[in-house]
Amino acid sequence: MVTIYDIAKKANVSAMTVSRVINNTGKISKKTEAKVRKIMEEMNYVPNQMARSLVLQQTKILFLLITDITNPFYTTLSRGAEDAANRSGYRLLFGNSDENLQKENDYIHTILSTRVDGLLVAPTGDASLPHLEQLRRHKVPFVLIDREVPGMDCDVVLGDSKGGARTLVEHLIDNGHRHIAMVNGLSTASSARLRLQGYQEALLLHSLHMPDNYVFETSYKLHQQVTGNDMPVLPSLEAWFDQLEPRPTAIVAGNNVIAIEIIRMLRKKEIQVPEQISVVCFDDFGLYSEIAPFMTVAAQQAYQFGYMGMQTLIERIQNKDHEAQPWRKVVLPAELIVRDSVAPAKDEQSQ
Amino acid sequence: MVTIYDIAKKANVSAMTVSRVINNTGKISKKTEAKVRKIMEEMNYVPNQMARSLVLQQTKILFLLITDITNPFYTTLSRGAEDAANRSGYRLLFGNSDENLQKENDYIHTILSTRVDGLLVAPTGDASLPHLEQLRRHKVPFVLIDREVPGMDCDVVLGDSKGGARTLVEHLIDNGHRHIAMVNGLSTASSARLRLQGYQEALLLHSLHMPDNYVFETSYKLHQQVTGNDMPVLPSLEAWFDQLEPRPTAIVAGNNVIAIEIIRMLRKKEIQVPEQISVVCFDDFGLYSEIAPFMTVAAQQAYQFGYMGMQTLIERIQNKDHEAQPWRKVVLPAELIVRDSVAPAKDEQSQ
DNA sequence: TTGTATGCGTTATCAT
DNA sequence: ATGATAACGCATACAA
Repeated sequence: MVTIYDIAKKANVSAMTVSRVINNTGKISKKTEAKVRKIMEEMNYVPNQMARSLVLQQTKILFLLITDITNPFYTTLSRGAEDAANRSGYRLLFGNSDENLQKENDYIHTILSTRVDGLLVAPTGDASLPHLEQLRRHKVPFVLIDREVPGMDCDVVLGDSKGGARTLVEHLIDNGHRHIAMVNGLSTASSARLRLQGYQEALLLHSLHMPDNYVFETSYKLHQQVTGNDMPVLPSLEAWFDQLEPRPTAIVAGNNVIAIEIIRMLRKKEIQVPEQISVVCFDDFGLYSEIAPFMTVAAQQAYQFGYMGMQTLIERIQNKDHEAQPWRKVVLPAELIVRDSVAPAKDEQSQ
Repeated sequence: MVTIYDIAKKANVSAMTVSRVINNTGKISKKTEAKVRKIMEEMNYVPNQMARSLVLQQTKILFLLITDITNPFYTTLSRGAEDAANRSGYRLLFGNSDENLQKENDYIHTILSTRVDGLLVAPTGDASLPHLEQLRRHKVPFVLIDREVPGMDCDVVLGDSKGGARTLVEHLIDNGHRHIAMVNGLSTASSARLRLQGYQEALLLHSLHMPDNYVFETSYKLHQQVTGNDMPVLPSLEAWFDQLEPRPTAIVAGNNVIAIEIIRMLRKKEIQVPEQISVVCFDDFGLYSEIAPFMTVAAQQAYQFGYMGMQTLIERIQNKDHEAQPWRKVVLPAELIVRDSVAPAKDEQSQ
């Protein structure tokens, strides 16, 4: 490995002079600068970030930890975060926790030991609290996106989960549906709790009462990796659906991936969407809504989640005393996009 | 920051003893070990990876550089790479070059200066050669995925682009199409060149001759970020299409994203797919093919790309003298999945 | 079983 | 404008 000393020796200067050239710090004569630069070129010198961080105590590297890299909501969010980071002269590295607390733990450990300057993180759920506390103890600035964690005061960028869910349910009610079930994410995630509240509020507002078992909880993430063209249907989802009485005329999905699970289950049972059952969900489908303008959704501004979250993080970092400012909470609206997965309820069903 | 010395002092031992506890190296008494561990817990000690790497000259961190994080082919590939890396005790960090040579350059620089142990990289194209040469000079082991780069001998995991393209075109020919155009990725990517070859071979084999302007090149990546629900149609694509004579009855897309651009353009012009024009493409759509089983594709084994690539990389790293072994080239097959974006050509068109 | 001295590659401080 | 020295946090070689 070619070091700053190799350059120095070849240029007949001290290592300090080379360092000054690299960092544009201090005064140096045009002549030596040119000479040093030339030799750095020749020897393909690249500064060792490890050594540099060790003394500088900063890396100019930020980290984004998402929960599902195969979900277009998070990949679009990533692009927003990337743009914001680059615009401020930071590099951004990504990690994927896969909705898995253990993986999240591993990443937190890597992040802690790598001493990145800051972290944008979508926590897997409330159980992430210890991880966040660890970050806080180690004074790693972080911003939460998409999900809050009770017990942790910090900056956070959220979607309007409650409002979005209400909008979805009201859209179904407007279409005459009176038996509306919900398949939600695990209630260990704040977004799932709020979406459930939104669902319940909308029903209450219209004086509708659903059977107790009309709400089902599952993972926000596909239960199995997509490897080919066929994939088993989530068994528990099907079992839940089979025992519903009466059968719902519409289902609200907690996110886009859950919607896919539902559609697959219904297709397996040869139930038509939307003719026999309407389906709506949170989050849009990125590119895919373009070629398959099918699902009616409450679209969240994924790119903005990343961009705003990253900006908040950077501002927090660049403020000298990190934790002095009051914590910020940004809530981004969800927008109803009506497509073709909802049909008017039939009369005998809407009573 | 709490260091190994802080632990040592509190435990009344030397820093070396603490280091030995951390790394399970050398002999230490149960009692001191227990004491040291307890204090590390109490003080929330996390080893400084920077300092450690500086002396160990390795990080146990690998890197995956992809070209489009919003493309499900690459995100599924990422999941495969992640699993393979974790299985071997490595952490994996991601970067997204966005099909942008400058961004790729920035990432290579970060990677070089961060001294990761190895790199799995999908190069943006032939112009990536200098970046790879730089990696080689700095003895950073790397494996190419998805695209080769002429002039660089190295391990590489590719898809059967030529065969896949031939299969797609033959499927169209089997359906009676005689006027088949192609919208391909930039020919600066090896995959695009091979897909073009496959297209041409299939035509030749069936003694079909297309007008010269029947092949159009564009980016593999969406030309504009998806931020909302409407997005302008790629102007040059539309201009190209408008001047085709005769108008093709089928179009082959170089990848899934290009297929989306084509569908959008045709929809804008109110041309029905597949009734008026059939469309097929490379790469599947991940989750989305599940809810919109529409596009006929040559599906590549995205997960396997990542998994095999990562395994190849790790084996290369763990072999003492990296570059002694002969380079490996893995070619993964593409599978035709017939769906609904192809219709038989009408008689007057198929002549 | 445990400790001391040294070096990894860089920058800050202080000197010249 | 340039250089010498110490320090960042850790692990290796060698000693005790």
